[in-house]
Amino acid sequence: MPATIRDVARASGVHISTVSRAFSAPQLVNPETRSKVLETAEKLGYRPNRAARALITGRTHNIGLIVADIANPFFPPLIKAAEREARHRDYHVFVADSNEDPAVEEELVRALAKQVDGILLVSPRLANSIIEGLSREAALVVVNRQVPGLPSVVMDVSQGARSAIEHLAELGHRSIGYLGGPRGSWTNREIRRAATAAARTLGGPGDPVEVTALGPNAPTGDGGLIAAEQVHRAGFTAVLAYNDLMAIGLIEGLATLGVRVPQDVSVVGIDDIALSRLTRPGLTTVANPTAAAGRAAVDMLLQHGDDRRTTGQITLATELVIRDSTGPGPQGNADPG
Amino acid sequence: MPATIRDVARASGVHISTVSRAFSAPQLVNPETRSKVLETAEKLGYRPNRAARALITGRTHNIGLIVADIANPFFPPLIKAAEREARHRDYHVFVADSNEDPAVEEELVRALAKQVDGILLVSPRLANSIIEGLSREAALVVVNRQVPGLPSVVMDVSQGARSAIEHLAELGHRSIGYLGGPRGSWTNREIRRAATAAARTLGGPGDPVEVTALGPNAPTGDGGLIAAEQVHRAGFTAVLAYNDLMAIGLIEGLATLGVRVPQDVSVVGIDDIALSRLTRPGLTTVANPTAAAGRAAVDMLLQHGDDRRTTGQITLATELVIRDSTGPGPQGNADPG
DNA sequence: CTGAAAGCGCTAACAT
DNA sequence: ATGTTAGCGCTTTCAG
Repeated sequence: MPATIRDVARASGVHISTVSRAFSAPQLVNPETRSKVLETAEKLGYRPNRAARALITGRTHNIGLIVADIANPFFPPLIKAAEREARHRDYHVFVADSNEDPAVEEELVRALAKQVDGILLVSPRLANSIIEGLSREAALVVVNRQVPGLPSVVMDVSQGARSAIEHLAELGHRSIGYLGGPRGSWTNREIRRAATAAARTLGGPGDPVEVTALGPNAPTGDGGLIAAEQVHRAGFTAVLAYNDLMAIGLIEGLATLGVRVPQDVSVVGIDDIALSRLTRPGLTTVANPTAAAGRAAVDMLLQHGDDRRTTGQITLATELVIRDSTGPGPQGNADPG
Repeated sequence: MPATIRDVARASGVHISTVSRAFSAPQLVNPETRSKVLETAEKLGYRPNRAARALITGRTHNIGLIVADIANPFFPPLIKAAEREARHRDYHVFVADSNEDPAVEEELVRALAKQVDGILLVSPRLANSIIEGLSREAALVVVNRQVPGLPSVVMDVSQGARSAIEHLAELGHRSIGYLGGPRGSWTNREIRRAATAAARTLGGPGDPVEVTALGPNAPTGDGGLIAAEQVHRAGFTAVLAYNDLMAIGLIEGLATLGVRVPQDVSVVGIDDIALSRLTRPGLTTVANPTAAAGRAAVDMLLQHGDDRRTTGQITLATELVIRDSTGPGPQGNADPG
């Protein structure tokens, strides 16, 4: 049986409200009384019960973090950074995994809403209208997506996709595939759009750069592996993948088909997960500042306190990291068979 | 302002205790009354406030999960499985990252203790005596370690290490290095001990198998990378690493030194993280059932309710997965068992 | 600066 | 089967 505020009050000879103040409003209590109280509290191993405190203050000092798939290496650095940032502000984090299922995602928000001061929705698969509805049940910050009227943190995938296509075009590639991710992904749409748009501004007259989209695919190594044959048949000389996992799976699949990377086909990923510098060939990829995004999201959530309709949008820069999976394209050949 | 039990009571014309029972003791209430209550509750979007409930029942329906490093790919599958299992039992999970720091770990247990019904301590770096002390503040289940008197879930790393050494010995390796993990790791000690013991039972008379331990090292890709030169100088023909990450880092480091795997040196990892079948060469490794461990740990924690001194110990089998990072040793024995 | 009293939302005896 | 009452541990007026 843990010590309660009453035990501390009795042991230090003051009223419970004084003990309460010693913890939550130090300036309202005599320094001597305060230190005496804190000392007894320490001795008894007393810690204020947050549930009781929450009941009256309305603030739980907890936040929720909902991700599509904890096991996808994109998320852990973000989770880690968010948890760390939250803890430094004396918040605890509920982590929940929707398993890529929008319905589960929605239910998780509802289930967590009462227990937290706000929820971070990372890479949500939900429709905008539903997210807007949910934002009335809990303060929401959306990561990796933009929803009108809601605070969000995104990484600049458009710019990243553009850099990737520019890099490939400079290497001489003219027929580029975009290996798309899951249906309903905001990021997927942004990448496709930006990559296609970038292609139009590149290449000379009579020497167009073409980007062709494939998908949807599962955003996993297997998703890339399975797509290898399709990529091979399509005859692209370079491929941009929705994420690193798919890119690595693709490279693996291509190897099985006797296609070498980067000699025969160049491959670019997105994310720069830890793994990407450990594979061979090292993966050329668009680095996403996931840890910074996690911190920024917690920041936004906690900064604005109770005011749920902040519309702040943060965009974090991405950066192309060139490793060994990209190389020169076919010279003087705009459209290889 | 979310609906409270009082709103539901008023709207459905019953007393609040009836509403309470409709949710937490359905058999005590008239089915018709119950369905009417649930209907109004649904309409008002009412959800019982868990903090208020916890205050009186003493059960929060939350559990804590403390890991050394969320970003280490060993943990996410375990976290994911534990969270899923917990949610199916209507529990939410606080995830916290100790950053490999025992002091942080201890503080996390203390901070979480009041808010949860129990805590899963995964790969704890804390001394036994401290863990035992903490077990008085919260129900604890220890994963990846055994602590006298506490329930625990471990994967059979001893058997795994033995299989690995046997595999290498059969391939003809006689001088094997063990690339150790972090200081204070229970798993590290177990592996070292089992590998050394296995070596003694192998090899013929006048043909001993030797296992030499190196370390401690950081349990990361960099840890393995940095150790490559030391491994090379020591002249081992095969190496068992504390985990896959280190094994992959080691392979990378050896490649830099012009040492080929498996032609010049064989490497075996432990864990079978997702990454290990995506690298080249594919990593031979001891597969750890991390997801099963996560589920089992939640199971143990919730099964025993309030009785904190269960001493159940679960050991989950491991399995050697042979891929391409191991090959014949200097004796040229190409075809094992 | 400290104490007294009320009450957050809910459950658990105890009545009826 | 339902209502009444007390109170979980804490914060927050309001007095003094």
